[in-house]
Amino acid sequence: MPKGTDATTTRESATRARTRRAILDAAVTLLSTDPAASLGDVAEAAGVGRTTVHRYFPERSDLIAAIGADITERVEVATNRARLDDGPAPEALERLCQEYFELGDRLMLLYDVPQFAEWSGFEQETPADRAILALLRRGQEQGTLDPHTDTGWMQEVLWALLYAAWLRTRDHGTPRHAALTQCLRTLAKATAS
Amino acid sequence: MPKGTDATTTRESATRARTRRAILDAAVTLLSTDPAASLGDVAEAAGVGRTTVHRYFPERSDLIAAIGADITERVEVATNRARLDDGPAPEALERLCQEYFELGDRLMLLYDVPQFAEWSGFEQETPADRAILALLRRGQEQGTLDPHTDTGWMQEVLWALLYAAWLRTRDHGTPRHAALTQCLRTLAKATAS
DNA sequence: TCTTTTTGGAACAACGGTGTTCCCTTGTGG
DNA sequence: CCACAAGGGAACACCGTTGTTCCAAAAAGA
Repeated sequence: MPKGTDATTTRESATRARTRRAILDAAVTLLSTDPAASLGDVAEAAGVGRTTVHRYFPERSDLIAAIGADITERVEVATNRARLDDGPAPEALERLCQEYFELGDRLMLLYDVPQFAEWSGFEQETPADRAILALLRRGQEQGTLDPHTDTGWMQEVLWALLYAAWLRTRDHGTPRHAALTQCLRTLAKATAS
Repeated sequence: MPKGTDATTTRESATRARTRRAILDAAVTLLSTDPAASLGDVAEAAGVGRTTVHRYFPERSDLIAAIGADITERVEVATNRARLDDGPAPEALERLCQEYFELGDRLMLLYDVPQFAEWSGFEQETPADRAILALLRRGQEQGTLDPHTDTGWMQEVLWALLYAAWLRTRDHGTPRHAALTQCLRTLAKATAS
């Protein structure tokens, strides 16, 4: 995919774009509960023939990579929307957490299956990572975030709490808003100065 | 394994016991990084023939179940060692965290691969779970733990932070003691009243 | 409507993992 | 030292997944 993210680039027909999305979304949902699901399962979940899946993603690794790329992009978008440079650091962190929480299943994949991260260059520091670390440092300098906690660790905690919150909505039927509220509260306490 | 955990029950020769352990340990280490590793890989990692693996664990599911049972038992032992009923709740929680941290790779398996939990009855409330919840409630009643945080969520946070700490030692080369210290500090802040 | 995309399904070969059997070698313990 | 327990390795059939090809049906779009 060498083309930019320009909206009107004549890449593929609207029909094809929709099928691609269907497959991608179904794959995310399915693989987030069973990372070893077969392509046949993915096809069925997407309401599509197995042949069609292969038409869009010749090999399994292509599908994996596409999912990785998709998630990476969504993470970037979510990060931008949180406007990390604005206002007090704790509030920016809360906005970020809310945005990430919206990513749902996708988060779990990134955390669960290292493959997705590896196959899409997510392993190294992404712009999002850098932005978060910058935010955390800013908070420490301004005295609103705990200066005695390593920023890298703080970031890890952010992801871990998000993951835990999602686990609860998935396996315990906890309502999304309740899980998110708990998550935000705990994160705030853990990072407070 | 119908026999009890009595130490001197003549179950199998010392040799067989050692081989079983070798396979079990190798499997834990290997599967914690790649849950889809083949039995051949496990055998190789254990320094043992593939045939031998089948001799001890006829089917793959038998190996999985054995790992699950092994971990469950270790969790129970660790929980008992932490003596959750003694002293202030926050300190008991810290002891528990330290004990669990010692379980290493095994923790990640329990978290990563739901199968291990399912195939060994870990899904439902274990004695360890009940003991932890009791501890958390005790802390809340005595005013040493945050009464506004759901105990179930606190427990989830405990596991999530442990997992995050182990991730850092595994992938970032953070020394174990450093990771544990960060983990304890964050957990204390997150659960403090 | 008619043409062009797009899809579904069948059939196929290849591959890797699994579970089993058999036999020979190693070594543990009496 | 010897018998018996234990492990290694080769060979085998079986199965599910993968990736491919081909053709007919369905759906878009002009």
